[in-house]
Amino acid sequence: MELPEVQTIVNDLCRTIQGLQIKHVEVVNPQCIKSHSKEEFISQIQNKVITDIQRYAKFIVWTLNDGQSLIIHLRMTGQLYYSTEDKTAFSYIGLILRFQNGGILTYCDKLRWGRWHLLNANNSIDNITSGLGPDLLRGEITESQFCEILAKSKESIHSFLLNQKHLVGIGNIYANEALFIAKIYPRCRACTINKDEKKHLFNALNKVLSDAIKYRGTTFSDYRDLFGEKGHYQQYLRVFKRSGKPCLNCRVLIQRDKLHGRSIFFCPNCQRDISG
DNA sequence: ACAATATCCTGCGAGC
DNA sequence: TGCTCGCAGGATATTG
Repeated sequence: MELPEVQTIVNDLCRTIQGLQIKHVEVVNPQCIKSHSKEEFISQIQNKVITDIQRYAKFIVWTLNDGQSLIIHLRMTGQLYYSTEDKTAFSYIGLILRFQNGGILTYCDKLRWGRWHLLNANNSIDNITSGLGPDLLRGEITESQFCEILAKSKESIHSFLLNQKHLVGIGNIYANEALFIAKIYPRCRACTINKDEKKHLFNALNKVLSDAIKYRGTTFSDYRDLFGEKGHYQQYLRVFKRSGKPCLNCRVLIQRDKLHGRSIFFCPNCQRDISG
């Protein structure tokens, strides 16, 4: 789950549960709460009102009316469902929140990698998000700043984009897609990319992320929006999971390879390895 | 500074 | 058919 999927969920959460009071909390799997015991967590958030909901990087941040912040990271397979019907039959339930209007928020997570943290008013959000880079879609980095940080890094451009210290929100899907649009070979060192390619990549990242939000994210297996619906961006993907299929530009077959333990997808013709 | 690896988990599909 | 293996959109810690 990457920035567009998290943003889609946050947008829907704002429309459905912002301003509501949490009337009942059921912790099915205490493992998902990292900051408190099950009992502490329940007593801390019960009867609180959710006054604000934001996205920071890939984190979902709720502000409660007592000044505490509830921070949720969905990682790979975390899901939030809002409904007025009981969803206790769902698999892999982590916790269930019931609101004063009858709404129910059910959190499920197949891999149990997702995390919930509760921070009190004295504990800054920075405790969780420290060391994270700027957010492209919030306008926190300009094109020239982007070019500067690329010039300083010897990392491969693919792992640079996935590294949340440099830039937040990009995951493997959108890294591969943006590199294809910008015609950059994923193994290129960031510092070897020329000015035009860097500008092209900056624009491609912005385009891919904002298009993916427009289509409510990409669903390959587990991602669902707040109402259980799949995203639609998977039908617009250019290279990701298209290995063996023809490149949309030149018909040469898309190649799949492994880099730092992650899959890379690229066109060997359009994305040439210029470094040799 | 960067690469490689392990780890938290489970289900699914490919290939034998 | 039934098994084993590798794979998955993320983040972090450790070791080299």
